[in-house]
Amino acid sequence: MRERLAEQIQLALGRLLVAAGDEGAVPPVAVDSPRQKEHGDFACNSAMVLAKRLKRPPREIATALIEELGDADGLVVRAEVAGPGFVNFWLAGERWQAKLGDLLRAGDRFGKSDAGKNVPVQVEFVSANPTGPLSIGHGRQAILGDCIARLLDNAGYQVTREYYFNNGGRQMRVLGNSVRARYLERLGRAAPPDPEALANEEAAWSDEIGGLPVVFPRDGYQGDYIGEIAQRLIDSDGEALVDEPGEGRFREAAETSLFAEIRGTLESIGIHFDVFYNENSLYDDGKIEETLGVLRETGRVYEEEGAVWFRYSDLGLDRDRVLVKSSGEPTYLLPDIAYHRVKFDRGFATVIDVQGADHKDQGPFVCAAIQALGHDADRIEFVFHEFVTLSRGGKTVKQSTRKATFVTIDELLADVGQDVFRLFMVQRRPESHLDFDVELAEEEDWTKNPAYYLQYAHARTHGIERQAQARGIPMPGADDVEPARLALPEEIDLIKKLGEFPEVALRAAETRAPHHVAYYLREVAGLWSPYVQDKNRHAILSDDAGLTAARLGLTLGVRIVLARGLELLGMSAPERM
RNA sequence: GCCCCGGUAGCUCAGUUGGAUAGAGCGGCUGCCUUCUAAGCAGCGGGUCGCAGGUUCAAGUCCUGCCCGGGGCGCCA
Repeated sequence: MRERLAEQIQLALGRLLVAAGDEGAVPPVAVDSPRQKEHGDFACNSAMVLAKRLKRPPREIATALIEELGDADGLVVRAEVAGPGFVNFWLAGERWQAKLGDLLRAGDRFGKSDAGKNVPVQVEFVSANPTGPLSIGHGRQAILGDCIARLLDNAGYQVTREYYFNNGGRQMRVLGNSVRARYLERLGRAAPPDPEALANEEAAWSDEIGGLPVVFPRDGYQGDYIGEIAQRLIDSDGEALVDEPGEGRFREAAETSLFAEIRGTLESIGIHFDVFYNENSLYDDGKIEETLGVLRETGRVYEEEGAVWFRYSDLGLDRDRVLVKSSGEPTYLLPDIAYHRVKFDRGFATVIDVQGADHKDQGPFVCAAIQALGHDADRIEFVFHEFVTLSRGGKTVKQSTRKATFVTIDELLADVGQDVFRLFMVQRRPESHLDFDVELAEEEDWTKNPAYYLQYAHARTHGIERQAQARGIPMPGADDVEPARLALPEEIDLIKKLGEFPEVALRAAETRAPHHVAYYLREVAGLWSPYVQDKNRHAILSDDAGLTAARLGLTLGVRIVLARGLELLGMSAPERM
């Protein structure tokens, strides 16, 4: 409807320009929805845009535009000049009411789009190495990435959800050594380090306590889960691993256990990956070597102090970076570049990397290298999200990664449930800090808990259907609904709001911003719940069969939109609560 | 020191890519209502949109500088 009006305005403006002897191009017409109802259904600012060019006052141009436009091919019932030179348009109520029919006929396809033309897109997210349980920060990323994937899928893209991980490297060795230390400690072969030495980097570290060696690494993983993994090794292998030479066996045990835990956690919040991509495979395939080779061909690779560097300072970045350490081991940067080459080779038109704010600095280095290799780095997109803090009753819950006192997804999920967790994690835009109010999340009153508010609004549509069934009233099909019967202002408002769903979903996909959907659903539920509540003024089930069918049609429309919106957020849409 | 992201109602946050009188939820206050399973409805109060300049017919939105909070600036990932 917006587009059709914009076309008509464009044509009218063209005629006005020609009449004024101006042969230039007609500027793009912006037709937006005013915030205030009194400003009509749509508003256009073209008169103000053209004021300077035509050397006439905007209000005068606006008047001429209304004259020229007429009823815009039957679309407009009323138009007036307002404010500094806006033209406000009112559409006939039937125009809006008719949208309900479209909605009902589309059913659960309503809001789906083919804008993506089936183009393959990859969304990479979480990508945590198996060194510990997933934190709530990972939780935000998991939900954000999954919702972006859902939105893109809804918009007609061919989406691959991918998790990139590394089970080699220094961190994993530290992990293995941490488990090994706990194993030996529990068998009385080693002493745990002095807690103060662990807490304070400056404190003296003793390598021996009470005649036993201290083998725990200084930068080791301190979480309780390390001890639990060690205990399971004791249960299965006894003391057989005491003289195990390296940390390998311990590392493998930790990796297996932690990955199982991570997958379980992801499962519990409804997230499924299409691909788990192991960084090691880039070594096995020779992609690391190959990438280093092509990087050398750019002439920007040099050696210094035994390390291999890439000259980023020539590419507008503030420093050069090491690709291969003097130990001969690549830094994470080289595999990262190789990985992104592979992403393109695999045919993705666009790759979206969802990452935490602590990685913000790294994106440009990957992109610059990819660009230097002749790829189009614009096809790499980053969605960075800020950190999550937990609060309870307005007080922040303290967390520290180092001391392993951070709250895990599993712990939080024990209290709040998947649907609430998901909604709270996508309610904010990614670049905003997220304050997770545990008290509100635990609130069971549906009117207060935002997640239940949405879900109950949906459940109510089923409640009404159950009531209708009890009275022997059939649910109407799309063609049984006479939208003209829905003439109350609150009904028109509701239909208008329902009609916005497709553009909201599409815009959220394009901007990679699922929070728009959350806000939109709140608006729909915020119109619907009071409407249902006020049964005195407009009971849905009445003696008037035609009116009842129309209002049941509206009920079904609300159900479709709420269900589809909740689906985009990965939340369930219960039929009763 | 440099780079990135925030700063909007008491609190947590939206703000349709520059539009009109800046919104929502929670909390506070007043009145009505007693449910198509559920305390909902109407209203009130609440704001120098961090500060100062600039661009524009029009700035919460764009540009510059500063202040505050968070993150980053490793041969860690």
